[in-house]
Amino acid sequence: MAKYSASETTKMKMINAAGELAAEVGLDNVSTRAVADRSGENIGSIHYHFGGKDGLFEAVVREAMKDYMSKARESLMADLASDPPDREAFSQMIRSIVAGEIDDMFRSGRAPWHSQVIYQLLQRDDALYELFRTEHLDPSMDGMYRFFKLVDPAMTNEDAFLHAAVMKMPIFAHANYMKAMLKRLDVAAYSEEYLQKLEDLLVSQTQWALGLPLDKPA
Amino acid sequence: MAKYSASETTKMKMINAAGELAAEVGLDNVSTRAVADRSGENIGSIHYHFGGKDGLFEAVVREAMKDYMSKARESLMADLASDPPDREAFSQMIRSIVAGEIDDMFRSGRAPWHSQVIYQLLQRDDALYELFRTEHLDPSMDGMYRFFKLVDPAMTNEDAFLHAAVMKMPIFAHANYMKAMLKRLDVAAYSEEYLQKLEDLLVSQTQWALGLPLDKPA
DNA sequence: GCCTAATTTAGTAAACCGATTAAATTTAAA
DNA sequence: TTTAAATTTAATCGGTTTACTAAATTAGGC
Repeated sequence: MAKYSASETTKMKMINAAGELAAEVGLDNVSTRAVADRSGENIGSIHYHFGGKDGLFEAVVREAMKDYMSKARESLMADLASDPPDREAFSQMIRSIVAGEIDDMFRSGRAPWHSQVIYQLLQRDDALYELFRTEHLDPSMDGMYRFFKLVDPAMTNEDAFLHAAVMKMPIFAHANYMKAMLKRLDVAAYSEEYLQKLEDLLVSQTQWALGLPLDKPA
Repeated sequence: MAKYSASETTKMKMINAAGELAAEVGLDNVSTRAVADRSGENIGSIHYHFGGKDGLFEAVVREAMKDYMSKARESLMADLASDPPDREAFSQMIRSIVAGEIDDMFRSGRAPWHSQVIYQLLQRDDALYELFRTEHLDPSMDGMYRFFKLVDPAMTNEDAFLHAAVMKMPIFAHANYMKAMLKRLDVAAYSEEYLQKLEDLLVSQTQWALGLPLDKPA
């Protein structure tokens, strides 16, 4: 019954290959053969280790969600803020959320396919989407709602959703459409200066829109 | 040589069916059979009218771009602004761009697959992407660059790209991830009030970020 | 009725699919 | 070093789906 350590790396090679392919051609267009080819492993191993194609892609989604910490971050924000509703602290938390999101996306060393697969899930309506929704999306959005309602108790869920979307979507788009955007900017990767400008713009706009003090001189 | 009027409607039925399917399952996952089934037309007609699958999907992309007027709108903005650089007018143009984009996406009666197909193109790197880039993306972005540089002559291309992305991406995301976002909001469609709030938030944030006067009382 | 554009039908060959199996190999413990 | 379990490999099964074509048929303008 003892597990051999080599099998873990085999599984990870197949998960990464499947994730890369899913990011390239779409989750539905990935065949077990293609995964075997890219990973350098054998087709049979997919069924041996994951029970089949479905099991493999569930593992792919779990891997993509694993290091994606915004859920924890936002819950923490809401909890931290529960004691003293300090306007300056709210501003700082906005920056922390935005900077953390940008870190996750572009500076964490995470494989690009992680985010690209996750955003594919948003357009689905199946077991994989449900997995993502219950394990990540719902908790993350609930955290955002609680946070925004602390900042402005008059805010409805719809308002909170709107502010969250406007604040975060540009980051997601920079990840999801990275290839086209880098080509448009004519660079190989977003420069650190660009990412900093993105962060500053999103943070200051959000702080302003919420009537919070700016945490940096405009 | 007389064209039967029926053939035009046949072509449009197939283009719409192909576009819908592409929005649902991805451009690469659409088979000629599925297009024939959904359109109620025949497989052979695809090759008769479009020369084959590639020709059909080029027609699909051209159809999706056809009513998408932001290119013209933004060029117009830049031209209009060339005479008197009036700060109030700039603010008004920001609103016009944002409102026009939201109109295009959600109030124009355009088929939803138009925008959903276009954003798939951004993740590609083939002839269809090049078609979209040269015919739409490049002219649109050039118009945005010119406009932002009129507002602030010190702005670099990178700055202009950043502001354009932060201003427009939330709109795109609302269209591209509509299914998941509507489910999250628990509504069947974005309400007119929600769209208005989205417009106001994006417009006022952008005006503020560019140091322009707000065109509505905050 | 003629001519041609438009459509339908029936098919083809090829590629690909997920899954399975049994044999070969590797690994870790005894 | 032996042994048994864990893992990997190669080959293949039984289907499905693919884009495309050629021939037969229908429909419309003259």
